[in-house]
Amino acid sequence: MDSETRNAFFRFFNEIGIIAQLSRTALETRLPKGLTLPHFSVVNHLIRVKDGQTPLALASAFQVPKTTMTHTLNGLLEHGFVEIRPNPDDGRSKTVWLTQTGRQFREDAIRSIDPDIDALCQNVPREKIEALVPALTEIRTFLDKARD
Amino acid sequence: MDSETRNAFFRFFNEIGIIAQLSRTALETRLPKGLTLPHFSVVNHLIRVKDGQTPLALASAFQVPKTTMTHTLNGLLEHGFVEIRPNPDDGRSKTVWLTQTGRQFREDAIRSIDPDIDALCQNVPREKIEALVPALTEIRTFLDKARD
DNA sequence: TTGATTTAGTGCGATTTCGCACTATTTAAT
DNA sequence: ATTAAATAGTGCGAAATCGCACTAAATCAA
Repeated sequence: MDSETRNAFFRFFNEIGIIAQLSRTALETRLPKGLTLPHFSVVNHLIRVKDGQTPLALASAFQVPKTTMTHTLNGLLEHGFVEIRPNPDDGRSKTVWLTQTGRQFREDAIRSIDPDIDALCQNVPREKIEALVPALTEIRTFLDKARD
Repeated sequence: MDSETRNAFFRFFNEIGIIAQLSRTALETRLPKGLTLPHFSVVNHLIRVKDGQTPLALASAFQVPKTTMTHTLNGLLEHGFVEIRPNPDDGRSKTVWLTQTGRQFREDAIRSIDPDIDALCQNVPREKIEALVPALTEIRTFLDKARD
Protein backbone atom coordinates (compact mmCIF):
# COMPACT_ATOMS: atom_id res chain seq x y z
CA MET A 1 0.00 0.00 0.00
CA ASP A 2 1.67 3.19 -1.14
CA SER A 3 1.50 6.14 1.14
CA GLU A 4 -0.36 8.39 -1.29
CA THR A 5 -3.24 5.95 -1.45
CA ARG A 6 -3.25 5.68 2.30
CA ASN A 7 -3.26 9.45 2.62
CA ALA A 8 -6.18 9.74 0.24
CA PHE A 9 -8.22 7.50 2.52
CA PHE A 10 -7.02 9.33 5.60
CA ARG A 11 -8.04 12.65 4.13
CA PHE A 12 -11.44 11.27 3.31
CA PHE A 13 -12.09 9.87 6.77
CA ASN A 14 -10.71 13.00 8.33
CA GLU A 15 -13.22 15.17 6.48
CA ILE A 16 -15.98 12.76 7.40
CA GLY A 17 -15.04 12.92 11.06
CA ILE A 18 -14.93 16.69 11.15
CA ILE A 19 -18.22 17.08 9.31
CA ALA A 20 -19.87 14.64 11.71
CA GLN A 21 -18.55 16.64 14.62
CA LEU A 22 -19.44 20.07 13.27
CA SER A 23 -22.89 19.09 12.09
CA ARG A 24 -23.63 17.46 15.40
CA THR A 25 -22.61 20.56 17.31
CA ALA A 26 -24.57 22.77 14.93
CA LEU A 27 -27.72 20.75 15.53
CA GLU A 28 -27.29 20.53 19.28
CA THR A 29 -26.99 24.28 19.71
CA ARG A 30 -30.55 24.47 18.34
CA LEU A 31 -31.98 21.84 20.66
CA PRO A 32 -33.29 22.51 24.17
CA LYS A 33 -30.53 22.09 26.69
CA GLY A 34 -29.91 18.50 27.71
CA LEU A 35 -31.04 17.06 24.39
CA THR A 36 -28.55 15.67 21.95
CA LEU A 37 -28.28 14.53 18.36
CA PRO A 38 -29.10 10.92 19.29
CA HIS A 39 -32.29 12.08 21.02
CA PHE A 40 -33.40 13.96 17.97
CA SER A 41 -32.30 11.24 15.56
CA VAL A 42 -34.24 8.54 17.33
CA VAL A 43 -37.44 10.58 17.52
CA ASN A 44 -37.04 11.54 13.90
CA HIS A 45 -36.45 7.94 12.92
CA LEU A 46 -39.55 6.80 14.80
CA ILE A 47 -41.60 9.28 12.81
CA ARG A 48 -40.01 8.67 9.42
CA VAL A 49 -39.95 4.93 9.63
CA LYS A 50 -42.51 3.80 12.20
CA ASP A 51 -42.78 3.72 15.95
CA GLY A 52 -43.26 0.57 17.96
CA GLN A 53 -39.78 -0.65 17.09
CA THR A 54 -37.66 -2.50 19.61
CA PRO A 55 -34.64 -0.89 21.28
CA LEU A 56 -32.39 -3.38 19.53
CA ALA A 57 -33.79 -2.49 16.14
CA LEU A 58 -33.05 1.15 16.91
CA ALA A 59 -29.55 0.35 18.09
CA SER A 60 -28.82 -1.46 14.88
CA ALA A 61 -30.41 1.25 12.73
CA PHE A 62 -27.97 3.73 14.25
CA GLN A 63 -25.09 1.31 14.53
CA VAL A 64 -24.58 1.91 18.21
CA PRO A 65 -24.19 -0.65 21.01
CA LYS A 66 -27.40 -1.56 22.74
CA THR A 67 -26.23 -0.06 26.02
CA THR A 68 -25.91 3.26 24.27
CA MET A 69 -29.45 2.97 22.96
CA THR A 70 -30.74 2.11 26.43
CA HIS A 71 -29.16 5.30 27.68
CA THR A 72 -30.62 7.39 24.88
CA LEU A 73 -34.08 5.91 25.37
CA ASN A 74 -33.92 6.65 29.09
CA GLY A 75 -33.29 10.27 28.23
CA LEU A 76 -36.29 10.29 25.89
CA LEU A 77 -38.41 8.64 28.59
CA GLU A 78 -37.43 11.26 31.16
CA HIS A 79 -38.48 13.96 28.74
CA GLY A 80 -41.74 12.16 28.08
CA PHE A 81 -40.97 11.91 24.37
CA VAL A 82 -41.53 8.17 24.16
CA GLU A 83 -43.41 5.43 25.95
CA ILE A 84 -42.06 1.95 26.33
CA ARG A 85 -44.40 -1.00 26.23
CA PRO A 86 -43.79 -4.73 26.34
CA ASN A 87 -43.33 -6.48 23.05
CA PRO A 88 -46.35 -8.76 22.65
CA ASP A 89 -44.34 -11.04 20.38
CA ASP A 90 -41.36 -11.48 22.68
CA GLY A 91 -41.31 -11.31 26.43
CA ARG A 92 -37.64 -10.30 26.57
CA SER A 93 -38.23 -7.32 24.40
CA LYS A 94 -39.89 -3.92 24.42
CA THR A 95 -41.38 -1.53 21.95
CA VAL A 96 -40.85 2.21 21.72
CA TRP A 97 -43.74 4.57 20.98
CA LEU A 98 -43.80 8.31 20.40
CA THR A 99 -45.92 10.52 22.60
CA GLN A 100 -47.56 13.74 21.51
CA THR A 101 -44.83 15.60 23.39
CA GLY A 102 -42.23 13.69 21.43
CA ARG A 103 -43.85 14.61 18.14
CA GLN A 104 -44.00 18.22 19.21
CA PHE A 105 -40.32 18.16 20.13
CA ARG A 106 -39.52 16.98 16.65
CA GLU A 107 -41.67 19.68 15.05
CA ASP A 108 -40.00 22.39 17.08
CA ALA A 109 -36.54 21.06 16.46
CA ILE A 110 -37.07 20.95 12.72
CA ARG A 111 -38.46 24.44 12.72
CA SER A 112 -35.38 25.76 14.47
CA ILE A 113 -32.90 23.88 12.28
CA ASP A 114 -34.50 24.72 8.97
CA PRO A 115 -32.82 28.11 8.65
CA ASP A 116 -29.43 26.45 9.04
CA ILE A 117 -30.23 23.90 6.37
CA ASP A 118 -31.41 26.73 4.17
CA ALA A 119 -28.14 28.53 4.64
CA LEU A 120 -26.19 25.40 3.82
CA CYS A 121 -28.44 24.78 0.84
CA GLN A 122 -27.60 28.23 -0.46
CA ASN A 123 -23.91 27.40 -0.46
CA VAL A 124 -24.07 23.74 -1.35
CA PRO A 125 -27.11 22.94 -3.44
CA ARG A 126 -29.22 19.94 -2.68
CA GLU A 127 -28.23 18.26 -5.93
CA LYS A 128 -24.61 18.27 -4.90
CA ILE A 129 -25.48 16.70 -1.57
CA GLU A 130 -27.67 14.07 -3.19
CA ALA A 131 -24.92 13.23 -5.62
CA LEU A 132 -22.69 12.27 -2.71
CA VAL A 133 -25.08 10.00 -0.91
CA PRO A 134 -24.87 6.87 -3.07
CA ALA A 135 -21.08 6.65 -2.73
CA LEU A 136 -21.32 7.29 0.99
CA THR A 137 -23.93 4.59 1.33
CA GLU A 138 -21.67 2.22 -0.53
CA ILE A 139 -18.80 2.97 1.83
CA ARG A 140 -20.99 2.73 4.88
CA THR A 141 -22.32 -0.61 3.71
CA PHE A 142 -18.82 -1.93 3.20
CA LEU A 143 -17.67 -0.77 6.63
CA ASP A 144 -20.74 -2.31 8.15
CA LYS A 145 -20.10 -5.67 6.50
CA ALA A 146 -16.42 -5.58 7.36
CA ARG A 147 -17.25 -5.27 11.02
CA ASP A 148 -16.74 -8.63 12.72
CA MET B 1 -38.11 24.45 3.23
CA ASP B 2 -39.84 21.46 1.74
CA SER B 3 -39.50 18.21 3.53
CA GLU B 4 -37.85 16.34 0.67
CA THR B 5 -34.98 18.79 0.65
CA ARG B 6 -34.68 18.50 4.40
CA ASN B 7 -34.66 14.73 4.16
CA ALA B 8 -31.94 14.83 1.55
CA PHE B 9 -29.72 16.70 3.98
CA PHE B 10 -30.70 14.44 6.84
CA ARG B 11 -29.82 11.37 4.82
CA PHE B 12 -26.48 12.89 3.97
CA PHE B 13 -25.58 13.77 7.54
CA ASN B 14 -26.84 10.44 8.73
CA GLU B 15 -24.49 8.57 6.39
CA ILE B 16 -21.67 10.84 7.46
CA GLY B 17 -22.33 10.14 11.11
CA ILE B 18 -22.46 6.40 10.68
CA ILE B 19 -19.31 6.30 8.56
CA ALA B 20 -17.49 8.37 11.15
CA GLN B 21 -18.60 5.98 13.84
CA LEU B 22 -17.84 2.77 11.95
CA SER B 23 -14.46 3.93 10.68
CA ARG B 24 -13.50 5.04 14.14
CA THR B 25 -14.39 1.69 15.64
CA ALA B 26 -12.62 -0.12 12.81
CA LEU B 27 -9.44 1.80 13.47
CA GLU B 28 -9.58 1.45 17.22
CA THR B 29 -9.87 -2.32 17.14
CA ARG B 30 -6.43 -2.29 15.49
CA LEU B 31 -4.81 -0.01 18.05
CA PRO B 32 -3.26 -1.20 21.31
CA LYS B 33 -5.83 -1.15 24.07
CA GLY B 34 -6.37 2.23 25.64
CA LEU B 35 -5.46 4.14 22.50
CA THR B 36 -8.10 5.87 20.46
CA LEU B 37 -8.61 7.52 17.11
CA PRO B 38 -7.69 10.96 18.49
CA HIS B 39 -4.39 9.58 19.81
CA PHE B 40 -3.53 8.15 16.44
CA SER B 41 -4.77 11.19 14.54
CA VAL B 42 -2.69 13.61 16.54
CA VAL B 43 0.49 11.57 16.20
CA ASN B 44 -0.17 11.14 12.50
CA HIS B 45 -0.80 14.84 12.11
CA LEU B 46 2.43 15.70 13.90
CA ILE B 47 4.31 13.55 11.44
CA ARG B 48 2.49 14.63 8.30
CA VAL B 49 2.50 18.31 9.04
CA LYS B 50 5.23 19.04 11.56
CA ASP B 51 5.77 18.57 15.24
CA GLY B 52 6.44 21.42 17.66
CA GLN B 53 2.90 22.74 17.23
CA THR B 54 0.97 24.19 20.14
CA PRO B 55 -1.95 22.35 21.76
CA LEU B 56 -4.29 25.07 20.56
CA ALA B 57 -3.13 24.67 16.97
CA LEU B 58 -3.85 20.96 17.25
CA ALA B 59 -7.26 21.58 18.79
CA SER B 60 -8.19 23.84 15.93
CA ALA B 61 -6.78 21.47 13.30
CA PHE B 62 -9.12 18.79 14.61
CA GLN B 63 -11.97 21.14 15.45
CA VAL B 64 -12.21 20.03 19.06
CA PRO B 65 -12.38 22.16 22.21
CA LYS B 66 -9.04 22.81 23.81
CA THR B 67 -9.99 20.85 26.94
CA THR B 68 -10.47 17.82 24.75
CA MET B 69 -7.02 18.30 23.24
CA THR B 70 -5.49 18.63 26.71
CA HIS B 71 -7.01 15.30 27.58
CA THR B 72 -5.78 13.62 24.41
CA LEU B 73 -2.27 15.02 24.86
CA ASN B 74 -2.17 13.76 28.44
CA GLY B 75 -2.89 10.29 27.09
CA LEU B 76 -0.07 10.61 24.58
CA LEU B 77 2.25 11.87 27.32
CA GLU B 78 1.43 8.89 29.54
CA HIS B 79 2.29 6.57 26.70
CA GLY B 80 5.52 8.46 26.08
CA PHE B 81 4.48 9.25 22.51
CA VAL B 82 5.04 12.97 22.81
CA GLU B 83 7.09 15.44 24.83
CA ILE B 84 5.79 18.81 25.80
CA ARG B 85 8.13 21.76 25.99
CA PRO B 86 7.56 25.43 26.68
CA ASN B 87 6.90 27.64 23.71
CA PRO B 88 9.91 29.95 23.45
CA ASP B 89 7.76 32.55 21.70
CA ASP B 90 4.93 32.65 24.23
CA GLY B 91 5.12 31.93 27.93
CA ARG B 92 1.47 30.89 28.15
CA SER B 93 1.90 28.27 25.54
CA LYS B 94 3.56 24.92 24.95
CA THR B 95 4.83 22.89 22.06
CA VAL B 96 4.26 19.22 21.31
CA TRP B 97 7.07 17.01 20.02
CA LEU B 98 7.06 13.41 18.91
CA THR B 99 9.31 10.89 20.62
CA GLN B 100 10.85 7.87 18.96
CA THR B 101 8.25 5.76 20.74
CA GLY B 102 5.52 7.93 19.26
CA ARG B 103 6.90 7.50 15.76
CA GLN B 104 7.10 3.78 16.28
CA PHE B 105 3.48 3.70 17.46
CA ARG B 106 2.44 5.37 14.25
CA GLU B 107 4.46 2.93 12.11
CA ASP B 108 2.92 -0.04 13.86
CA ALA B 109 -0.57 1.36 13.68
CA ILE B 110 -0.31 2.02 9.97
CA ARG B 111 1.05 -1.44 9.37
CA SER B 112 -1.91 -2.98 11.12
CA ILE B 113 -4.51 -0.80 9.41
CA ASP B 114 -3.15 -1.13 5.89
CA PRO B 115 -4.88 -4.45 5.22
CA ASP B 116 -8.21 -2.86 6.09
CA ILE B 117 -7.58 0.04 3.78
CA ASP B 118 -6.59 -2.41 1.11
CA ALA B 119 -9.83 -4.28 1.54
CA LEU B 120 -11.81 -1.07 1.32
CA CYS B 121 -9.79 -0.01 -1.70
CA GLN B 122 -10.73 -3.24 -3.41
CA ASN B 123 -14.40 -2.43 -3.01
CA VAL B 124 -14.30 1.32 -3.37
CA PRO B 125 -11.42 2.44 -5.55
CA ARG B 126 -9.22 5.29 -4.50
CA GLU B 127 -10.43 7.44 -7.38
CA LYS B 128 -13.97 7.25 -6.11
CA ILE B 129 -12.86 8.31 -2.65
CA GLU B 130 -10.77 11.14 -4.01
CA ALA B 131 -13.68 12.35 -6.09
CA LEU B 132 -15.71 12.86 -2.91
CA VAL B 133 -13.17 14.84 -0.98
CA PRO B 134 -13.52 18.26 -2.65
CA ALA B 135 -17.26 18.41 -2.00
CA LEU B 136 -16.78 17.22 1.55
CA THR B 137 -14.13 19.87 2.10
CA GLU B 138 -16.51 22.48 0.78
CA ILE B 139 -19.21 21.37 3.20
CA ARG B 140 -16.79 21.15 6.09
CA THR B 141 -15.55 24.64 5.32
CA PHE B 142 -19.06 26.01 5.27
CA LEU B 143 -19.96 24.35 8.57
CA ASP B 144 -16.79 25.66 10.08
CA LYS B 145 -17.54 29.22 8.97
CA ALA B 146 -21.15 28.99 10.08
CA ARG B 147 -20.03 28.15 13.59
CA ASP B 148 -20.48 31.19 15.81
C1' DT C 1 -39.66 -32.52 28.06
C1' DT C 2 -35.43 -30.90 29.51
C1' DG C 3 -31.14 -28.91 29.20
C1' DA C 4 -27.97 -25.96 26.42
C1' DT C 5 -27.52 -22.00 23.68
C1' DT C 6 -28.85 -17.70 21.95
C1' DT C 7 -30.99 -13.27 22.37
C1' DA C 8 -33.08 -8.60 24.48
C1' DG C 9 -32.31 -5.53 27.69
C1' DT C 10 -29.95 -3.37 31.81
C1' DG C 11 -26.54 -2.17 35.81
C1' DC C 12 -22.10 -0.84 36.47
C1' DG C 13 -17.70 1.12 35.80
C1' DA C 14 -14.07 3.13 32.81
C1' DT C 15 -13.14 6.48 29.45
C1' DT C 16 -14.16 10.38 26.33
C1' DT C 17 -16.01 14.74 25.42
C1' DC C 18 -16.60 19.31 26.63
C1' DG C 19 -18.61 23.60 29.09
C1' DC C 20 -17.34 26.68 32.79
C1' DA C 21 -14.38 28.93 35.64
C1' DC C 22 -9.82 29.85 36.81
C1' DT C 23 -4.51 31.19 36.43
C1' DA C 24 -0.74 32.95 33.93
C1' DT C 25 0.88 35.49 30.22
C1' DT C 26 0.62 38.50 26.29
C1' DT C 27 -1.24 42.34 23.71
C1' DA C 28 -3.59 46.75 23.28
C1' DA C 29 -4.91 51.26 24.77
C1' DT C 30 -4.03 55.51 26.81
C1' DA D 1 4.29 52.63 32.39
C1' DT D 2 -0.15 51.10 33.77
C1' DT D 3 -4.20 49.05 33.21
C1' DA D 4 -7.70 46.55 30.58
C1' DA D 5 -8.70 43.06 27.39
C1' DA D 6 -7.60 38.93 25.02
C1' DT D 7 -5.36 34.43 24.81
C1' DA D 8 -3.16 29.53 26.15
C1' DG D 9 -3.77 26.03 28.96
C1' DT D 10 -5.82 23.32 32.92
C1' DG D 11 -9.00 21.51 36.88
C1' DC D 12 -13.37 20.08 37.64
C1' DG D 13 -17.81 18.26 37.04
C1' DA D 14 -21.60 16.58 34.05
C1' DA D 15 -22.97 13.85 30.44
C1' DA D 16 -22.22 10.43 26.52
C1' DT D 17 -20.28 6.20 24.96
C1' DC D 18 -19.59 1.51 25.44
C1' DG D 19 -17.46 -3.07 27.12
C1' DC D 20 -18.48 -6.61 30.44
C1' DA D 21 -21.24 -9.26 33.15
C1' DC D 22 -25.68 -10.29 34.43
C1' DT D 23 -31.04 -11.67 34.27
C1' DA D 24 -34.95 -13.24 31.89
C1' DA D 25 -37.00 -15.10 28.01
C1' DA D 26 -36.91 -17.60 23.61
C1' DT D 27 -35.04 -21.12 20.62
C1' DC D 28 -32.73 -25.27 19.58
C1' DA D 29 -31.27 -30.15 20.24
C1' DA D 30 -31.87 -34.69 21.71
